[in-house]
Amino acid sequence: MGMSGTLIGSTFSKKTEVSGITLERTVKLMRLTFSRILLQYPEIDVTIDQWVILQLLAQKGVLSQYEIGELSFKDAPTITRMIDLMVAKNYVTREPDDQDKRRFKISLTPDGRSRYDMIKPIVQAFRSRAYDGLSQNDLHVMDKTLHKIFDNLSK
Amino acid sequence: MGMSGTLIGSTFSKKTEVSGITLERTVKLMRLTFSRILLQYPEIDVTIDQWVILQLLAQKGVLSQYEIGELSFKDAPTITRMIDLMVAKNYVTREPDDQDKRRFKISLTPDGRSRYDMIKPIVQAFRSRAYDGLSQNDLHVMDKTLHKIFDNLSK
DNA sequence: AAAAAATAGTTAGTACAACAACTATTATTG
DNA sequence: CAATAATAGTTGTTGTACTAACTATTTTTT
Repeated sequence: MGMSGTLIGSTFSKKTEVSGITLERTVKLMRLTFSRILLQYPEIDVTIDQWVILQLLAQKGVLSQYEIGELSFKDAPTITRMIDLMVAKNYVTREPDDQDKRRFKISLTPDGRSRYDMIKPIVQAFRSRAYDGLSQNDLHVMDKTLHKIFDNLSK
Repeated sequence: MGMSGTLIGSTFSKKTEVSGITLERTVKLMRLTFSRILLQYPEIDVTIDQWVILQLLAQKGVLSQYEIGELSFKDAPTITRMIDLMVAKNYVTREPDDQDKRRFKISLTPDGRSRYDMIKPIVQAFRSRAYDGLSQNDLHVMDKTLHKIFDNLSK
């Protein structure tokens, strides 16, 4: 089976034929490929989305669930359930925030950090593979274009 | 809450800072925006992923579940369950294929086609909004870059 | 300071996504 | 042509995602 689809782009306008399908299927293949790589290390036992959260906590330190959601572009219910899982697996801790009783303070456990350290080089290898043969300029134009689409839809 | 994340790109290499996060979050915002637009028409009652399948059937005619999976880049279990749903809603029919008894022939019902017709202009409007202000060249470079990433990961 | 509004997080429900393991056919090959 | 392999689809389990509706706390407004 393949990757995503025709959903945002298809055969109506020239523009769409050029980019819509390709965009979705590429992101989908990137996710699929990386999560299959992670599956090759069952001792790590972290999904691609859990990896995002480990990475944020490793880089930014203690965060609230709200902040994790903002930074990872995921919504509150998703974060609640992901943190539940990650607490159960002892990758992170969830502690009350005394300054604001609505919030929790989420932080990495030593186990969570060691998984982060294990994954880091795997990500680097994946990235070189994915971006192999691309020029900085190509990536720059793509980035600019994606930002424009993002802005267009943010209003 | 936002869109996706740091999962494929982050703060390691220059390349990643440029494109990884942006790629995922843009696709995520495109999906989110379009599915919210669809939600504004509760009488249509089609999800973004169901739309992909309606579109394939409208354009290609009768397809097997396997073919739908290939064309939409979704795997077999996902297609099974989506077709179950769409049969229940009477958007498509699932008939045995006499030539190959492993297969089913999936086709649009009149109701499915009328939903397709309703959604088509909505998609066009969405697309103009998303791609507003972008040149053909920008879209072409992005497309080329995405294809290269796709190829890199396909091997 | 009381009423109203915003914020942080949870729960429930539905949909999609991936792997694994399975059945039933059809195609291959030995 | 019988054994084997490949194909098409299903079911189970786990994880992610979005809406909606909700509780519990701040914060803002009056």
